[in-house]
Amino acid sequence: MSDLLERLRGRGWRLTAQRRVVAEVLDGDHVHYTAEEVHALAAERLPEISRATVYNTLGELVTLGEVIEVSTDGRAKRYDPNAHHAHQHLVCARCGTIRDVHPSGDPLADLPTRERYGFAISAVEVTYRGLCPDCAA
Amino acid sequence: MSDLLERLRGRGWRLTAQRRVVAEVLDGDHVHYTAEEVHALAAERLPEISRATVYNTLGELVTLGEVIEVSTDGRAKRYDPNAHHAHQHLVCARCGTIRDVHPSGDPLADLPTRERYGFAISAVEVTYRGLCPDCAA
DNA sequence: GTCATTGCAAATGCTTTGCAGTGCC
DNA sequence: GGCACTGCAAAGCATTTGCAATGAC
Repeated sequence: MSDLLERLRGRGWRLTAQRRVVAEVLDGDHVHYTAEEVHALAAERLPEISRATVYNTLGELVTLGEVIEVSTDGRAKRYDPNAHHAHQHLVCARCGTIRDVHPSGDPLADLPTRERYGFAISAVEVTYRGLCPDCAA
Repeated sequence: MSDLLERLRGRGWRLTAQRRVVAEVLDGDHVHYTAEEVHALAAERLPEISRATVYNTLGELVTLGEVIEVSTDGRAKRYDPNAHHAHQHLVCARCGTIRDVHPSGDPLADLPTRERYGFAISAVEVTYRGLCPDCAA
């Protein structure tokens, strides 16, 4: 919780009310909010916070590696605070909800060297798409 | 090639010059163009084609399952004409190039039922991110 | 006190939409 | 000839940017 704020302060972050509120919103539940949703939740605590600041702060958190940016559809990006544990995503095709899952295998193992075309691979993302229980009904 | 046009005609598609040109652009190389790029290439052959029509046509091709929509970053979506063969993507983090790869295993096998949280999974996308040989240099 | 950070509002990039005209079937 | 399809221009989101005011250090 304040682990996150500690780490950020340690990296020379100037700690403002806006940044703290954004960090707190992300640090709460492990949901995957859009920038708009983060702004709305942040504004509940700090009504004057601007969208631009939310975008700036989210961008910094991504750069610092504290948060992962997920673009599962062509719509708004979502921000995943669970950056420190390898995991993959289950995405609902209807409502866009994202859920973290922890599969067993290493997806990189399925890609033989000759299929890598000289790329230096640094990350693998796996997205399972389907309908969540609510939308399937 | 005209396989695609055949199939579309068979599904009751009204075949216009615009649609044919868009289909031809996608049917050529197995690159992954943005809507803007498709429009530019289509306009080389049919100068008056409008962006709206390109978007409409791409949307229809996606709905019909002939083309896959890929959003690898938060920027423009790309359209992948290689919809009939299961494959995955190698994405360059620097230049955005996408390359098709063909996995050995079934990624769905790695996700045990208890990790599916009641989702009815219909597709799995795997994206390998890294630097392509050109950008690594 | 300095300078990073904020807020506003306007700008941008991508995509969709409304509607009159066009042309495929 | 009917009605699906097109083009244009305008609207719609999500996001970024410029710049003056603010406030953390």
